[in-house]
Amino acid sequence: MAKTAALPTPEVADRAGRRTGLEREDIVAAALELVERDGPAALTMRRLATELDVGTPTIYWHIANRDELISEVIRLQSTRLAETKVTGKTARERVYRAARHIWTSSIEHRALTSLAHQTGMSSLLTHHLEAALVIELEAAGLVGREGADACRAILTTIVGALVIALRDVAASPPDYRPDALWATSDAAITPATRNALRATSDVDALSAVTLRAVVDHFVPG
Amino acid sequence: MAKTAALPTPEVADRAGRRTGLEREDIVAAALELVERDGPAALTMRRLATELDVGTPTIYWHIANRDELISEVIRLQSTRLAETKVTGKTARERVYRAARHIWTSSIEHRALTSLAHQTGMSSLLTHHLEAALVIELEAAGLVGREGADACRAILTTIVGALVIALRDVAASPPDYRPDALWATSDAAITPATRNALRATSDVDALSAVTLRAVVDHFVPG
DNA sequence: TAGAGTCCTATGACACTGTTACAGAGACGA
DNA sequence: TCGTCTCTGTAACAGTGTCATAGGACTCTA
Repeated sequence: MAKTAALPTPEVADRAGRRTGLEREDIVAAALELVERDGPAALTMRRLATELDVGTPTIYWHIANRDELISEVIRLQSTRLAETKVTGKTARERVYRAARHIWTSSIEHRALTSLAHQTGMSSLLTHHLEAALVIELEAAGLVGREGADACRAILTTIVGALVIALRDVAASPPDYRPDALWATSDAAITPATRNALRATSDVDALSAVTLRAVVDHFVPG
Repeated sequence: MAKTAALPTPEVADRAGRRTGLEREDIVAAALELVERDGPAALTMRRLATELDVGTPTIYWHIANRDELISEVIRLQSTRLAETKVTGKTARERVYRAARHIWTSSIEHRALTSLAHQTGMSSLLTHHLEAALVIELEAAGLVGREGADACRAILTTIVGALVIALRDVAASPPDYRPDALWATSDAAITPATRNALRATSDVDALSAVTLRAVVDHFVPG
């Protein structure tokens, strides 16, 4: 907001052609806030402009595309997530906790996660967290291709669980929701299993178990 | 297409107010073909209407929403995928192959998978395949909650790998692509690992390994 | 054979999206 | 004081999903 000081009397300035002192960072920050507050679908150029009390072309002066805006938003969030502090005694435990932290922060900021996900930029969002994970993997003795493969396998597990956890069940028509599908399934499935499949599961706990299994498989104990 | 026979001379009929003999199934089938041919983004009501040589409101006469259309498209594809034949000697192997089949067919029809994914309806697409998986899990002795959890854990792994495999790297700006991110990463990561992370990986093989690990963890040998 | 009713379709519009051409303010250097 | 550069608003373009309305075409009844 350095340029704001250059304005003679900002509050009296005409709307037409005025200098708002708006900068790239401000736009990205506002977009990030908008997404976290009202969800990924709310990130509209016009709505963002209204939020900033500005016309849409003003945004396009600072930022080329909506895609670039989204990139910047996710990148900003990524840096905010960067402060990780991994604890744990054994190397295996530290790997697990580093991975688990990716899950936790992704769930905490689910709107951002969904946005990154929809635009295929999840790797950008989690990059710093991945780096922390890789460091723990190296400490556990997994270097080079081994380390990279382990990192990717762990990420796969987390991303998969995120997709399950963040999908909007209410969005699909009632007849096509998981519980309805399993109820009408004609296959030879035991009623007990069928009921278990119909019930909503504790994705968080299940994700933890699966993650533990994958970590144990790749990281030597 | 039964109604087409009722038309006196279909080829001479006026465009205005004519009966095209169009039915719900035809629309869904055309939409499915459109998606598989030109990708998920091509599924536009106007474009679909043009494809069918019809006005947009005609589609809305047969189908309520675009969402409903997508539901039906995915459901149709789901039934087409239903013919599964699981092979393998041990129960564990059969579970693995059933799970692997979900992966294979999802990759083969990646446009449909992406569509289901973007709209949060992946569970609808893979439901029949999941049922086959559950049957194998029960045969392996996993019934009730155990079977459901194992099914979900396996799905998690597959979906995660799919997200990694289907994301469009070209869509994100060059500076934010994974290889660029790992190149500029300032963390204390061994060059060997860094290079391995920069290189494009064999997602298919890695997915197979991870899946094997998860299956082995949940299914008793 | 004529009229009524139902089914289906086209025309045209509405509100919304991302994006941009254009014009014009404000600040700054000469 | 005169440009010039930086920024901003007005207004528009093409595209999207969706719907109100009107009117053909076919079917059923009298």
